[in-house]
Amino acid sequence: MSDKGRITIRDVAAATGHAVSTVSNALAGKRHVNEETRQQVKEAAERLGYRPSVVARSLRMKLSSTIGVLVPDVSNPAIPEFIRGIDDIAVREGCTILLCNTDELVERQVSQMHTLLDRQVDGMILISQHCDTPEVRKLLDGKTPFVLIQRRSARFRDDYIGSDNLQGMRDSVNYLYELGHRRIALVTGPATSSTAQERLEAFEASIAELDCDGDPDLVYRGDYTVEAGYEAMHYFASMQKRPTAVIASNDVCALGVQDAASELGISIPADMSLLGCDDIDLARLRRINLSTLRLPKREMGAAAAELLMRRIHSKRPPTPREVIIPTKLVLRESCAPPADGPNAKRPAERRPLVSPD
Amino acid sequence: MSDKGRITIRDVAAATGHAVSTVSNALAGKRHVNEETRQQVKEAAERLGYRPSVVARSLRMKLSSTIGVLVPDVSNPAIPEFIRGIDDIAVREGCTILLCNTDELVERQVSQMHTLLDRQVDGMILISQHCDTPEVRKLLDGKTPFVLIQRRSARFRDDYIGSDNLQGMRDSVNYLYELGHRRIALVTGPATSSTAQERLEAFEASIAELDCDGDPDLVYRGDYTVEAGYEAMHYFASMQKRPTAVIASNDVCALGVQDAASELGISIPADMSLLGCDDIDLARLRRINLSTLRLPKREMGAAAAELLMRRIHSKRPPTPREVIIPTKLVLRESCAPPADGPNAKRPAERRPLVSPD
DNA sequence: CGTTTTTCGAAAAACGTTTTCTGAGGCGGG
DNA sequence: CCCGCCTCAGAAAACGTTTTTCGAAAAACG
Repeated sequence: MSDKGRITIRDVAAATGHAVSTVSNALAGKRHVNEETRQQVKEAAERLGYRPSVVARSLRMKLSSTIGVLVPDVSNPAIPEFIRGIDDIAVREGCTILLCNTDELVERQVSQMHTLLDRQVDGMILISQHCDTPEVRKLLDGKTPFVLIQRRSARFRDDYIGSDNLQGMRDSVNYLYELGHRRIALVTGPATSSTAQERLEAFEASIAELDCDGDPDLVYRGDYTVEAGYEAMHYFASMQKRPTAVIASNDVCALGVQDAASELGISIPADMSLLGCDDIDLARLRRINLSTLRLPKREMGAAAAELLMRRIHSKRPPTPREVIIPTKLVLRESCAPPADGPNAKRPAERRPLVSPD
Repeated sequence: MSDKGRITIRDVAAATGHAVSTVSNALAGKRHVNEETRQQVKEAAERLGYRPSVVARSLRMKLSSTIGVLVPDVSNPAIPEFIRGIDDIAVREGCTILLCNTDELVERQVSQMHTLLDRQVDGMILISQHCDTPEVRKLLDGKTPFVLIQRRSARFRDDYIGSDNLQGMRDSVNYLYELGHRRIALVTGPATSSTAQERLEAFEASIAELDCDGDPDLVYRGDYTVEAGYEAMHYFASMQKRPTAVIASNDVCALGVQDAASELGISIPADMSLLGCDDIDLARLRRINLSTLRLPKREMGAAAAELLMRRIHSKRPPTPREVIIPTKLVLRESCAPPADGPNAKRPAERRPLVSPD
């Protein structure tokens, strides 16, 4: 037995009088080993409380049962659910996740990716705006598989799990249009986010298709923060001709819009409608009550992890796969017909919480 | 050079014509090595893009530069900030964090702790209710240092970072008392949480000291969820003699209280005051506007990580250290004098957002 | 000048696994 | 009866580091 701390495979080998290779095989079950000795070994391992060293195994097998997860900031409300989804699959597969915050800083991201690679992660999942930076690409080129979530590269084709931003934004605009809105504003996310960009384009396209006011001043460039939403609302409120509805590119900044509206005495939805995007957990609270486009974040995280696992286990580098997850409008009470619109008489009618597929 | 993938220390040894041990020493700077050869080695390493294998190093040094973080659920709003604080220190120290969700299930926690130990983490930080379970204790007994956050063991003395629940609850009760409230209710957290328990005891003590209504029915046993708050409020509303103020043991359940209040047409703070605990990020939103007891979560995470690092680097097992972080009342607009109380005439006056120390 | 110390590098051991190589024995087929 | 094949298990190599040991040359010392 070992008095030097860890109980190793040699200890159980010694205990059973077998060779270490036999013990290894008996426990892993790779090579055939006599049933009797296998039992002996298992029993001894159990009795001694033997636990194989994952790091020794990693060194030998070049597989660490670890996946790296790179996010902008775990304290951002939209992020943790993705992580949770990833973790669900990871534990199922016997993996553990190594978490890194980048704060959307390229240098930090590069350095974090290095430490992940140095640790020989089996794969990586990235939520990041910087997928095109040459420095980042250089690290991605290697043989470590990776999957992108929500932010896609413009120049490269990668494994990617994203939301159907086109359809989602179209649904949003149409919904507001049918309520009677003709002057609809948008608060965008940062230009470096592919999802934000897609949402912007879809917005402009949808507006153009309908007889809506295409005033470019109705687009406010934000950055997904509460503060951006807050400032956007102040901006909209100051306009000569205010929008009657605002779409926020994510819920967090919709909260900022709400905040400013309260401060300005603008009632939502009586004076102005508001539609978010993501469906963060708190959107459902009565005090928030935000109609929004639901993104199944946990499922997306899980999907990313599933895909990554496939990549890790399959030998041949396959063609990149892009999974686009549909979104659903979740109608709460932040939207209503505009005061001067065609449907003005009716208040926002109560609808089922989740729109039918 | 290596055509088999990784560039190893042998490659740079070969490139410079030196021995691997020399390269190792030159790079790590542990042992003295001639300045000229050191430069040669560094230059070659740089040129070849050599990156040392962390797992090989871990195996040899029995230090993985990795710390395990065990939390109930990363999607719980209070959790990510702790993690972020931990990560702040971790990256500074060249460590990476291995994240595990336990869902507060003992079996999951035990299994996760095993995988952390198997991976030879240098230390662990735990936010968990199950610190007294024998199975858990057995794993903690080993030589891997650990630090507890927010949930402490009743039977053991461990390194612990917690909040000053006694003072915090006393401040809360006193504040409501001074507003004129005499019938104050409490929604507790789960009995298995030491912090929840401390808050409960402090509540009862504070109430007893003042001439408040000590009605035991004013304590509702919750479990830190929105739903618990929701049900608690329904319960309070149904009482013959309603409380005029409610203290929620954490913000998440305060949100549930708010929710139910809106639904029941009970106005906060006009009809009832509400005081939360934690100060989650969203509490500051105008729509929520929750007065609450601020817990510096990021700082607490950082403090835990700092302490853990000290434990990791110091040889001698020192006496356990308990750090109790003071809390601050953050006054927003969910509290006001009771309608029939001594101060009834005044509305909730606007105070500075953060109370003076 | 002889001896001891110091400086510098190389060689080799160790960390704990998995895997490859080797060999012993049993058994069936020609 | 010999050959080859199969089953089983032991010995040893390998994974990529750090650290210990060792040795040679240079420097210091009396």
